[in-house]
Amino acid sequence: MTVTPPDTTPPTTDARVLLIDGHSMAFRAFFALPVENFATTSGQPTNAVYGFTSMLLNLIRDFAPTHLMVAWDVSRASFRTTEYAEYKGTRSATPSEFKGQIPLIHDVLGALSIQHVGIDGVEADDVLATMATRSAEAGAQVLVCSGDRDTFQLVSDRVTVLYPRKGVSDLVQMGPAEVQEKYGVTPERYPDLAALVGETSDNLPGVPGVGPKTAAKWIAAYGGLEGIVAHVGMITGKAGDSLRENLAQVVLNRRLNGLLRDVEVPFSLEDIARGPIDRAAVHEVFDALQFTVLRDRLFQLLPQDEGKEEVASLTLQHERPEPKALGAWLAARGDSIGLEVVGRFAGGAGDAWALAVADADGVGTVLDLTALDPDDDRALADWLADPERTVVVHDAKTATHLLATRGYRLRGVVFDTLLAAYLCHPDQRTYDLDDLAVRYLQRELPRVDEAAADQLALDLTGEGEDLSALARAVAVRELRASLAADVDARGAGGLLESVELPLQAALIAMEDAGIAADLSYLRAIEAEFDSAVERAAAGAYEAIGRQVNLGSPKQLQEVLFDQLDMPRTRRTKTGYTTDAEALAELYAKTGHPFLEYLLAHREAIRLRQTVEGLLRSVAPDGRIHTTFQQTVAATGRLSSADPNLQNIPIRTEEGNRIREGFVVGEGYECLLTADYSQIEMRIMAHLSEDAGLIEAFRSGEDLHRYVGSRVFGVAPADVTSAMRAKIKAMSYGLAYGLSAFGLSRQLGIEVSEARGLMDDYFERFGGVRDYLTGVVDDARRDGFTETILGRRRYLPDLLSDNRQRREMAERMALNAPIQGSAADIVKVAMIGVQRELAERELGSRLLLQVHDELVLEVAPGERTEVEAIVREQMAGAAELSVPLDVSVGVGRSWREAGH
DNA sequence: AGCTCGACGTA
DNA sequence: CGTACGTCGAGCTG
Repeated sequence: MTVTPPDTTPPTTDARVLLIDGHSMAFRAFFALPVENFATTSGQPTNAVYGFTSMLLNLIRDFAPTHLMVAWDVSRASFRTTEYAEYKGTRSATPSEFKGQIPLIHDVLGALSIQHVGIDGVEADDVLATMATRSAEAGAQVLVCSGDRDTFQLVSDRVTVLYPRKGVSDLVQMGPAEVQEKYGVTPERYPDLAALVGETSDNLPGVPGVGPKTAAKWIAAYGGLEGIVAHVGMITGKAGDSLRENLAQVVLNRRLNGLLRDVEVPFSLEDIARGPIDRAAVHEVFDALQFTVLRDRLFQLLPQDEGKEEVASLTLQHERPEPKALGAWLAARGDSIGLEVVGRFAGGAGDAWALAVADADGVGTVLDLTALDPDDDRALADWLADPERTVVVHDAKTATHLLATRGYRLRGVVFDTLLAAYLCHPDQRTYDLDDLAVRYLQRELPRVDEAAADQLALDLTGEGEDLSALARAVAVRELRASLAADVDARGAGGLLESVELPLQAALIAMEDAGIAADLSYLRAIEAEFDSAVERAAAGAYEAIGRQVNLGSPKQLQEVLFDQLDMPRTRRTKTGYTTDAEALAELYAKTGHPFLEYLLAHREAIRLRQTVEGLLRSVAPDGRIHTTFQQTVAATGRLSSADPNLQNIPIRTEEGNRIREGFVVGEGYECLLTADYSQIEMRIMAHLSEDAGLIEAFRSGEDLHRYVGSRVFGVAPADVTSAMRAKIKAMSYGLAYGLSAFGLSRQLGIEVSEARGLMDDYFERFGGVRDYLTGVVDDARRDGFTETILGRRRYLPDLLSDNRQRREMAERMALNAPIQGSAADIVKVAMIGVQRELAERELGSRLLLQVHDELVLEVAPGERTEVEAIVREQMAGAAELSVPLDVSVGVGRSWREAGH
């Protein structure tokens, strides 16, 4: 134990000291917040950390403490357990999910520069009692935050206890008056009362038949426990007898519940004065915990520039080129320029109003694009379009679109910090420049207001927003080196340069092009689906004799399980499922007409919704411009949003009608679709090197028929359609980590049969089994999986001791190389198609990508050549040990062109 | 207004 | 108790 330093703090009447019992508050937070709602994406539970931090921030906000300290229980053992082995003996073991969060709370406290301590042999409350006493003696106002009522004995004019009534957000302030009011005794006498009444949570039994009222009465009569003990013979009645029988326990209770006020705490009052927080550490810790909201709350609490001195190190020089001098100024900037475009872009249209440019020396400017001198405008256009001058951008796809809205063409993008960050951390959902700056530059983007402008010695009259654009341009430029190093260290340098960056150019062109929509056709089927919705709803209402909201699972559950008393379905978090599968089952069991109408309603409303969404997103040019997101899917796939054109219905006839609304645009000959057949199984064959599976693809026989003939030991011609269906489900399931249970459920067969099927499969295709187990083993060892192009997915959860999370990670490990390699191949194909179309100066163009399918718009007379290009580029996108089979279709609509 | 949840479309 | 996405309405929270 450390020796107590002399307390040199002079009495300070304006000091406000906040003392927190860490364990007690964290434990309350743990139970107040559902653990399933608070976890990082990697599965680390954070409910206790969150609740604790949130409470801490509230306290700091509400009480503005000048001094702050947290005390921890080191172990259950203390002088109290030595004296009384049963002390707190009824407490069950702390859940492991809670224990793991304590070090995380330590990290939070560290980042916030809050002193915290645990002292062997005493409890946290003894530490708090000691500090409270010292602080009060020094003249400070003290707040003690603890869930242990024993702390009430500390209450005085100077000391208030904050006691959680419920959870961690509802704290009640206990001053002398409140203690007196609630217990009928003064704070000093509270432990006497507790000794008599007992404390269940500490496993201290009280006197049977004596509650707080009796105890308070005796304390009043005899002046306290000492007086009661001295006069124990005088107390009459049953309670008196009971007291005499249990007197030893009461005396023991009193010895145990008295808090120590002279523990050798290694902090003086001065030591726990609130210091400046470590901003970088806060970012690091809150990043890791994924506490974005709390981080914002924290920074709002702080003086604007606290801990921000490092901002000054951001070299940034703002210049204002004279009118007509922009061309010369830009020419002097050299290479590796950071760019930031300010504007808005969505659905194929938008506007850009400012452009920030920063060079390698941190010299930069912010241009108002709405008010450029015509000469400067031309100079800027030439400079932006110059492919020789290299630029670095964060999200170059959006920047390019934005600049295009003002007629500028952006070329020479050699690095995109967004794409780089995605390759390094594919599981993150967002890659904000601010976060990257903190992570890679250990620096914050300056919050640019007038004060910051002064600090940066910026000569500015413009908008604050423009200034932050300049800071972002500088940050982007500076980020290039660190991110490039990280990308290379992760073996993704080739992917960035040869795949993601060139692909970005293709995506820009695709988004610009959009796909033509047949407006009148879509409106017609919208009306049709609408009346189908009405019909189904009317039928459903009639069947149950009332109107309900058919779109509300909650109301549906009332109808199905309460009103109609149907058998309960599978449980969900909030009740019983009403999904289509369960409804179909219920229909088979009950034949109730409501279910038929409900299912019809679901389908119709869904179709109507899809069409409505599409109609809403048709741009003035009559086309739908989706956004392909290149940095969202952890496996490397693209995703499509606003609207999502990768989930347009195809399986049902009704759904397929929607595809008729996507048509060839004016001036073009037809749509062409090209898709890979069974690309994932082919990748499986390639990666596993399973001779049987490779042979299956080389034989030219139908894959599932071939595999089925091997598994069931019959001639391919004798594989029944039922056998084929089982094999197909099985083959695809393997790539997702399907279990025998899952397979049995999907096929509606016994688990044993499913297991037998899997065994037979692996018997014949042992290479597949070896590959699948090997992939997980390797990933466990390396911490990541890899695709054929070296795209990684990091899976730390493979080592989790939580079974559910571990098994989830194992399935991800099985799937990521397969889905991700397919994504790699399609991306390479897209780049090849785009390149060939450009080199041959064809008018045809890529429009969409749907994971294993490309949709192109063919210019008149180019059909044959385009088909040849697409086939060649797609089939040749990777050299696998099995051929890559491509099928092509053409037509005036997406449906016709499909197969 | 902003969030989560259930449901469901695609590969 | 099969992966990867995006979108919608309902219903809750602030």
